[in-house]
Amino acid sequence: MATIRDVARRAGVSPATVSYVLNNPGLVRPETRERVLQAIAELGYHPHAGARQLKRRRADTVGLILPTGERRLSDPFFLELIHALGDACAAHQLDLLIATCRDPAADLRLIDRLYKGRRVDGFILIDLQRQDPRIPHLQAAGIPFVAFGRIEEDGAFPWVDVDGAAGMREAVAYLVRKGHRHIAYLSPPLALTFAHHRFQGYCAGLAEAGLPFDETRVRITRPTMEAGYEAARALLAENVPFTALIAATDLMALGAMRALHEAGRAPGQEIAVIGFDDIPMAAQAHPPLTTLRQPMDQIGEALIRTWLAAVRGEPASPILIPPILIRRESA
Amino acid sequence: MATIRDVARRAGVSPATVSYVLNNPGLVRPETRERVLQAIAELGYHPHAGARQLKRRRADTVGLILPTGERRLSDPFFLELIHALGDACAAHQLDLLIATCRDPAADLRLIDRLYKGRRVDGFILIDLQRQDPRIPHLQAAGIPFVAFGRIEEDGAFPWVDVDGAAGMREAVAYLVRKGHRHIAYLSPPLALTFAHHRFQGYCAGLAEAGLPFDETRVRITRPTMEAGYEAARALLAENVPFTALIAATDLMALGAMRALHEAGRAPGQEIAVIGFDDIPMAAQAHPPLTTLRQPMDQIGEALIRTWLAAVRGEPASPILIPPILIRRESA
DNA sequence: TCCTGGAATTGAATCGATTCAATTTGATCG
DNA sequence: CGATCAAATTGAATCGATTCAATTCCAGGA
Repeated sequence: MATIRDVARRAGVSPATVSYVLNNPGLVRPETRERVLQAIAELGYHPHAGARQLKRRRADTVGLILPTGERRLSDPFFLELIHALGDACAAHQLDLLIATCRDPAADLRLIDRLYKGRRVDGFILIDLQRQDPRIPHLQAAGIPFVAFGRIEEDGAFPWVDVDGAAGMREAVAYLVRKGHRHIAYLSPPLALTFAHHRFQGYCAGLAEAGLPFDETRVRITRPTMEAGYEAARALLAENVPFTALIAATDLMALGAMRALHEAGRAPGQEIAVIGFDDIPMAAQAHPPLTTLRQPMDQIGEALIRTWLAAVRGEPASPILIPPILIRRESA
Repeated sequence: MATIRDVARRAGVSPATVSYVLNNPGLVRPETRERVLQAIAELGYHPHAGARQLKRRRADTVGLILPTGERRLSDPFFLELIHALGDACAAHQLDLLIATCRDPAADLRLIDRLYKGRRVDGFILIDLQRQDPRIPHLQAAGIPFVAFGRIEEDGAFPWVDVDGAAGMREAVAYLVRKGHRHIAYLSPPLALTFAHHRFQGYCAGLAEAGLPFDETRVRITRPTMEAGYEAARALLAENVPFTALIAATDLMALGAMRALHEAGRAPGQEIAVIGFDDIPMAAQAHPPLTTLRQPMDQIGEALIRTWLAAVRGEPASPILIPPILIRRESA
């Protein structure tokens, strides 16, 4: 494998010059630069990442920790997130390191190993809990990170989030405009921050429309299709009156739509349904699901930008991204 | 950040000894080792990955390339695969680097950059085409890799695959045992190797049961829920007779089930449906989907083992993993 | 022609580990 | 008690880049 010395020899310059061509092109005379670039191309030279990392004291690598035991994330949304993060990393010449962790307790050790070993320069946190032990740990250790999501009190740390509350307010307003007065709501446990915020938005939306909050119309359960199905069935079985239903995730909405179908209450016609996320399957549902899209590319880009700022020690203000209401046939 | 010299100083030994404690513990006297381990713990020392990589000439990192433009993989199956790969990597003290690539043509350049820069020691290839340009490129460049899947002619390269043909033969046999004679089949384009093999299995299954192959019962389309839905609808609309349906992916099966529902041909009762993959949603479908499970943990482990062999230059024989028929209510 | 000063280039030290070869330690035995 | 030899430890070179400080180059002016 060619090294910088090989390139230098071939171009008739010193290794230092080659390095400058790569990292500080302004310092090098154009003709020299040409010669060096040519040698690089001819030899198919790529700088050795380890050597670089050693000298520059950074890895240009983003760490992403994926819980994988009980807490495993199986919502297809996360696949989209990984795609978006990968693209954003590529756009900034960064690499993306994925580490999985079966055991929540091992999280912190994994973080330390990756960071102290300088395998990554910092982390992106996903699946935030309202009380998340990782945050104080990272802060105490001075490890750069960005959270995708918030925690209970908006701590003084960099985060990027989609404005679930605004999205849900918009969803409620949209349904109200269409004449709905009884809007059911399905949510994952509120210890998940995103669920909490979305639920707040639902409540705020009702209040803004002057509609009463009725807890019998709200169901808290797991964020899966199955749970959405069961919850909607329960609502129907209990004869809770509702003409519209909002689910905090598309997966739950998909489950609920199925329950409605089964009960002969055609979603989109008799009962309006709105989801959240806009996973690929949402557009393919029957009827196609009206939902609040999380603009993935924008999220990925915001996360990486903020991550870069955090790694450089620059102060980064939190970013709240508005979701986009995608109107399809379900509502 | 503590270095090996700090540890050495604190334990009253030389850096070399510390290194041996970490990499070759047998060489060090137990008492000395104890002292060194203590110093490591006290300082919270973790070896610098870049330095290690430089000296050892390997990165202990697996590269996974995720296509992300047109070819983007949105089947939730891939999220499971990433989880499984992450776990298998962790079990072998490897890191997993994910690189995304919008442009198929840029694939090869990305591969070169990551490998020649020694960012990764080798690759895991997914989403194999029957003619895959990456294979000859990697072989010619002498870059270690394992493919998850096969190509047209079983080339002499290491791969791991789930035995789609065997799975489909089993599915057909199972249906035949239940009395079905007219079995429809939905498949993605056969240029995808897995689709090709599964289709072969379907044909073989029919042959083994002495049933005629009828191409009007076979539909080739995109591997999405929507496409599965459309294909099943078309079968029904054209009055193609069938009492059972096999789809090459769960997503397609899910779509097909919806079409059956809509047509009032209750899946699982009137028409048997079998999928392939066992994505999390399969168990939550209505009725729960009978499917051929790809044993993810086993796949992840096999891929990493084979990858390690490839990286070490050992000959690794291909591994064909049998899928597991999961009997649920849809068939 | 010689000098000057800024631009271009280079030599050498350095990052933090690993590992070979050399040295030290210490147990065993005559 | 000293010699011997294996076991344990260490010093120093090395991996491949970056970057500071020093040197060389060269155009323009006296």
